[in-house]
Amino acid sequence: MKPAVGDWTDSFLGTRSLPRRVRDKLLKEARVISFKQGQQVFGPDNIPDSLMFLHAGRIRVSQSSDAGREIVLYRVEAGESCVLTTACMLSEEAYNAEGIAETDVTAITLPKSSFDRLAAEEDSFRRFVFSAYSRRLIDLLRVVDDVAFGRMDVRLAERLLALDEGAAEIQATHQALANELGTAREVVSRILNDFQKRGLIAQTRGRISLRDTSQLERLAKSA
Amino acid sequence: MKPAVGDWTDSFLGTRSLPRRVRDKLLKEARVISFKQGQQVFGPDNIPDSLMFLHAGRIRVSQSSDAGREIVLYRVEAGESCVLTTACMLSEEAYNAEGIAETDVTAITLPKSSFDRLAAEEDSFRRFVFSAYSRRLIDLLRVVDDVAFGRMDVRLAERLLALDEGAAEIQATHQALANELGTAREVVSRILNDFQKRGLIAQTRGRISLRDTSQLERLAKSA
DNA sequence: CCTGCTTTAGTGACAATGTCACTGAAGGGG
DNA sequence: CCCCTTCAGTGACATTGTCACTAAAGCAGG
Repeated sequence: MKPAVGDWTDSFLGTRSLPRRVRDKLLKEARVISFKQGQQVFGPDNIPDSLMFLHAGRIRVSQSSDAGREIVLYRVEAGESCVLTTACMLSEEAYNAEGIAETDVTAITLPKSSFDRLAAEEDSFRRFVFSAYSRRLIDLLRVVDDVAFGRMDVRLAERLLALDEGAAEIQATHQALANELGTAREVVSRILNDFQKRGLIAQTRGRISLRDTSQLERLAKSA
Repeated sequence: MKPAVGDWTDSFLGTRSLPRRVRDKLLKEARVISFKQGQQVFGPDNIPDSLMFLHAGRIRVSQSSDAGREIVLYRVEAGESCVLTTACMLSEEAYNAEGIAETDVTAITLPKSSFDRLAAEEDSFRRFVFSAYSRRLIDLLRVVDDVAFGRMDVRLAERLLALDEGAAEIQATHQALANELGTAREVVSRILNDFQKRGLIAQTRGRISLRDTSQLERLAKSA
């Protein structure tokens, strides 16, 4: 599958400002790759050997435990680079995070050799990559903080507000929310029922509508 | 304070293989800096504007909550680079991690300009920096995994074995161990008392001796 | 040596979260 | 309409976190 993406070098901070000549070369060297919603983009058994840039769509990066619990680490949006795979590639250490296409996804993969050359020769590209790494480090610091010190009701309220994309209604099972936060379904059920009793939300099977966002925000901010 | 450190470019994978000419230049541009044991190397209010390489000693990087709890994220050893400060520098986002000199520390700081030039011109240096970032990313993945999915007794056993440096006796208060793991002192006390009853350790004020390391290892590995 | 102070550790009650083994309800497909 | 799968609810219990204490250990000064 080879969708037309036009001049993708325009979509990335790290490539946009490169000279035309370099960009043309990149367009030749890079491969365009797509994933259907729900497909695994990378995982413990599926480590890409090249750097990936997300052209369109969204990838959810999560980590799972042996016991089957799961926690979402961060999301990669269009225009960002997915550094975790590179990290693993470079450090040759095992990890058990995986990336799932949360929507249909189009990505650009750059062979390691092109990546190396670009990182050496182009300041703006190098800055882009470093800042991608930095962003993820900071994201993970936030996750650690939440998990180690945060209350579950507060984290759930936060997440509900984040997942609500203007629609004020969220399509997600309790299990899915538990997987966002790294907890158990029963815990999410308990807390959501409490939210419902307090009039903050309304629920039907697989669907949650936010009834009192200002209250939820107040709760979320009491982190 | 300016301790003699000799040719420190020999101590780092990223600089060791550079040509003599480049190394001599580095020795001129870099500044040597020291910290006494217990001093803060960096923190939310104290963000260095240069890259730091640890020449001697050890830095403990931890994150703390508003409620006063604390968790150790990782340790930086001699020969490694401390990327978190750079991360923050680059992404300009706030974070609340801090680095404490766990022993007396000697470090090399490289001005941003030298860092940029080196990253551009020298493959081995660039690889060194990337791999330092990767290592920390992986470290943090591990922390997330432990905190989100691990049992406290298992984590404590692990940490006891890690902190024991051959001596089979550890100098640490229950509070200090709680700060390692991001939990409360009472929890550590409970678990250590249980360990003691089971004959795995012996304790006196501020001191823990490991009595049955093989049992502890078995417990630690049941993660 | 005793006395008082500070640091460290112990305790019980309770709250929050995680686990287990269930039950029951909702919705979809034949 | 019935069956089957998925989703949610429940109660009992274990683990972990919080709180308000008490008690012991070691140090410092007289």
